Amino acid sequence: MTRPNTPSCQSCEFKQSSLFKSCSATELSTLSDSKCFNTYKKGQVIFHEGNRPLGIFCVYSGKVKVSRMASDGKEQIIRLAKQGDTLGFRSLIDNSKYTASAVAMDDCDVCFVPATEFNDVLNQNNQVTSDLMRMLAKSLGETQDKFVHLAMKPVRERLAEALLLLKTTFQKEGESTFSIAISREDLSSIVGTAKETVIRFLSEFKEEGIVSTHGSTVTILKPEVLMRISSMYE
Amino acid sequence: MTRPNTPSCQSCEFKQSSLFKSCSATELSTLSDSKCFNTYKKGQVIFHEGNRPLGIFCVYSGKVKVSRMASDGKEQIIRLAKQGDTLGFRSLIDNSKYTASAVAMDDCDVCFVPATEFNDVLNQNNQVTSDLMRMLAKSLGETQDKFVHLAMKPVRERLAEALLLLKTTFQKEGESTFSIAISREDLSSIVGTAKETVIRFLSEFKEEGIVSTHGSTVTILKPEVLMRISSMYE
DNA sequence: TTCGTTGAATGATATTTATCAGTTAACGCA
DNA sequence: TGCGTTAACTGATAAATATCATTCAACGAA
Repeated sequence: MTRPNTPSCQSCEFKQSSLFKSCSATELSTLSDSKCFNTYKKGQVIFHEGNRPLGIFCVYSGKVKVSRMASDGKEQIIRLAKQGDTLGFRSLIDNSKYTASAVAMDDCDVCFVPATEFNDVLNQNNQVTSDLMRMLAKSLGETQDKFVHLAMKPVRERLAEALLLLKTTFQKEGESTFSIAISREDLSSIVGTAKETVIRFLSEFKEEGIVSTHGSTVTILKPEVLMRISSMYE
Repeated sequence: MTRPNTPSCQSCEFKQSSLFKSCSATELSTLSDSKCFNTYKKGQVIFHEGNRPLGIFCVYSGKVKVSRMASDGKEQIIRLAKQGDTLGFRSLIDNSKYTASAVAMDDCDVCFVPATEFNDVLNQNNQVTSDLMRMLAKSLGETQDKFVHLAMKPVRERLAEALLLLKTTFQKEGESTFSIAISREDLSSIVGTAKETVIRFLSEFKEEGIVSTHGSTVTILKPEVLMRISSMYE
């Protein structure tokens, strides 16, 4: 099986939508020259909770979950990332250790930019700093939303929301109906509930014709109904 | 009863710990000249969910809660702020409407800096942008923590955590034991549970000699025990 | 001081969600 | 194609928390 060679930042297809959209050609080539490129198999750890960040990661292909583990093995997924997304910048900026781990949800290609070069770019290009600031503000808003919803909405509503999150995050351009293979375990770690509880409400959604499943694959048939359900307690 | 006149940013006692610590004398005087100063009585709204931010607020004295309300009246407190803290910057940076309201928890004095002058400072002083970026990264980390704890820890642990949050946020320099007058309603809105549930676990803490109460006033007698309890499920 | 109002506290019960113990369906592999 | 393993599903039950009703304590005003 062939894998792409290290892609260059200059010609990266996600350049325009990435954190580095305001970088000059010189800056992009500095980043490109200093970076590493790795592939991760499904389930492999990209970075681990408790470790010190040494740089930032850019997802080139594949799906990634960022999650925290309790001592009893229970997992809470904090974020989902796809191609073009940047990972691990929060801890680097905050100068703290990773408070969560990033794990490949399927086979992934990921670039890694060392901290030195990343900081150099931040110091010399204020637009990038400003973009990063905006990105952090956006993440903060989204995380506050999730926090409030977890506190106020029952599982059924949160499951609807989680399915829509998966759709908006991972649906490809031009796909009319959205399907995703996701373990009930992972789904419950997004929602913040037990696996069996997710399965039960998912079965309800099936009976109501909102979704269909085959094995671990979930297909969203009526996203508009999910939207109505997810916004019920607001 | 006398209230202080509009304080100047140049001589503000919270200058060093504030977002504006890297501002030049000129920048500080621009901010100072453009700002408004208001006092809010306990319970008054400083800014309201759904409105467009027109600037940022700096708390000069008093306690503020930032919270979101569900349609059924249930409230979730997202953040607590005290003297020296900046409010409302997230929405301003994100260019979105307020997603939460700020309410005075007791009588407050608050400065307001209009968006124009605030943005001017951000544009001319990169250090301030950089500091704000770090501040957002820190907030994001804290909010992620709260999100994960809400998902994973039972109420008893979260209540212990909330009491410690109140202590670290509002305890004055040189106070040996910490007391705070807080309604059980507000306490439950921090923890993310029902009022009665908070009262029950608070009673447990009283029986165990960890806290004492008189009316709405809660006194923390054994913070170290609260710390042990709060970190149980990690 | 007494009364009245408000919010804290407690008890009884309902609801939601978690846990445990299975059963069934999907999928890889010999 | 059958077999074994894993993960999805289902049911029964337990635990945690929410809700409702009521009592009790604190505090302010007359």
